[in-house]
Amino acid sequence: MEKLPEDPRVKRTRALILAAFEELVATRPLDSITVAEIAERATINRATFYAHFVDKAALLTHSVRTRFRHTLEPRLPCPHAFRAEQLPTLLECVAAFLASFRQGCRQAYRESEPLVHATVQEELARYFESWLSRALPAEQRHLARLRAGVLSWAALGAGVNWNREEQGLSAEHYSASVSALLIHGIAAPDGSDPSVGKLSVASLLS
Amino acid sequence: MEKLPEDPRVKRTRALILAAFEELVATRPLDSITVAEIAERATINRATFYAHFVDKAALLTHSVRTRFRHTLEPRLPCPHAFRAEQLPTLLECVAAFLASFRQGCRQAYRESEPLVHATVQEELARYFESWLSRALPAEQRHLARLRAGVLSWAALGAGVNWNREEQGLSAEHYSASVSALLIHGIAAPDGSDPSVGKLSVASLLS
DNA sequence: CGATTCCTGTTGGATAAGCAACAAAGTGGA
DNA sequence: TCCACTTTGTTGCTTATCCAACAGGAATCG
Repeated sequence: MEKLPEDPRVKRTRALILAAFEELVATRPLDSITVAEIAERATINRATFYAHFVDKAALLTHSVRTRFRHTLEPRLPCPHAFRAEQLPTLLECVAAFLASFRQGCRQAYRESEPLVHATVQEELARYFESWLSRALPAEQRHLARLRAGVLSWAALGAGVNWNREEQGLSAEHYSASVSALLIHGIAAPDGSDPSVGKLSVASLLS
Repeated sequence: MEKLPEDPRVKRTRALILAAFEELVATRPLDSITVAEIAERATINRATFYAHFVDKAALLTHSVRTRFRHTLEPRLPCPHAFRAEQLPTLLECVAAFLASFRQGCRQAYRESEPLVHATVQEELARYFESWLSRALPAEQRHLARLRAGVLSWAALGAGVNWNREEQGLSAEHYSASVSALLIHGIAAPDGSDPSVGKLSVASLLS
């Protein structure tokens, strides 16, 4: 899905752009930052910027994706080795990441919220799909896609909500109850409406 | 004497090489460091190194010159504005620089001592000549060269000696007495041999 | 409304950096 | 001594970056 750069010049240039962007975005609202500024701070030419990113939004997306991966990496295995018991950990990562992003760029958050959410959701979908299609035959990949899509939106939404609730719920309670809901469905014993029946998501998990 | 780089790629590459070199030289003996190592740490190609420096010694020279200039800069004006009263300050800078260099690269110091001294002396000569030829007509520049040569060697030698004496003399006493010697010559009242007469260096200073 | 200014993307030609391969000169061990 | 190995510089060709210039869009001001 994304080709990693082999040429050292490319690696260096991207790293410089990314670092410059994250320094700037930490202190200033996003759309007061110009491409020329990013290029200048990165000590690269403005034209070179466009050789790597189609625009500022693409750079933001790349930044978010990179940081989110770095958030998951130390606490979770690669998706093929993921297990359902680790769902609470993943949910806490999502919530923590969203919170830290909000901290990092106060003023930038409002305007870029949708883009950030979309990026996190895509990243979660990739992760879930890679996990769920581990043992599936090729002709059933669409099932994994569907389930990964649902799970990714649910996980993202839960994280967003938890951040909006001003942490009325502890992170442990939050992650435990959301993952219980995802795993056992709304028909589980502690679900609020048992009349729904056996429509549990548990069958998703191999 | 040295053309400063206008192309940002050149500036960046030189800065990377310089930083990599100084990191390495701070922890390891100089001749155990290969050009390939420097290039690798600087994330540049080995061939690119040779496009900027003829060899490792040239890099060491450049490093010393840069650091020495950075030592003088905050404490002394540009050479045209230099005044004889600032000679003690300059002497202290020399001594301090030699001391810090000795600190920075313990094992590297022995082998590279002559090269370091030569570089500092050349830098001092440049500074003194620029100062002394401030108001001289063009046909008398050779006088400034001669005097700058003498003064630069004297200042360097004093700094080296002070470092070897294990600081038996305080920096203030050292710089004051050496600059008094340079300004008033060995025939001055507190000189050890008044019989030399009026061969003072005071006439050097406009 | 037009004029001005700033930012965005894009392009063509110049130049620095990357790379692989080479010869030559050490270096150390069998 | 010979041999294998490393490091040093060098070279021709490829590729990424630089730069100046441009057209278009958006905001500001008279």
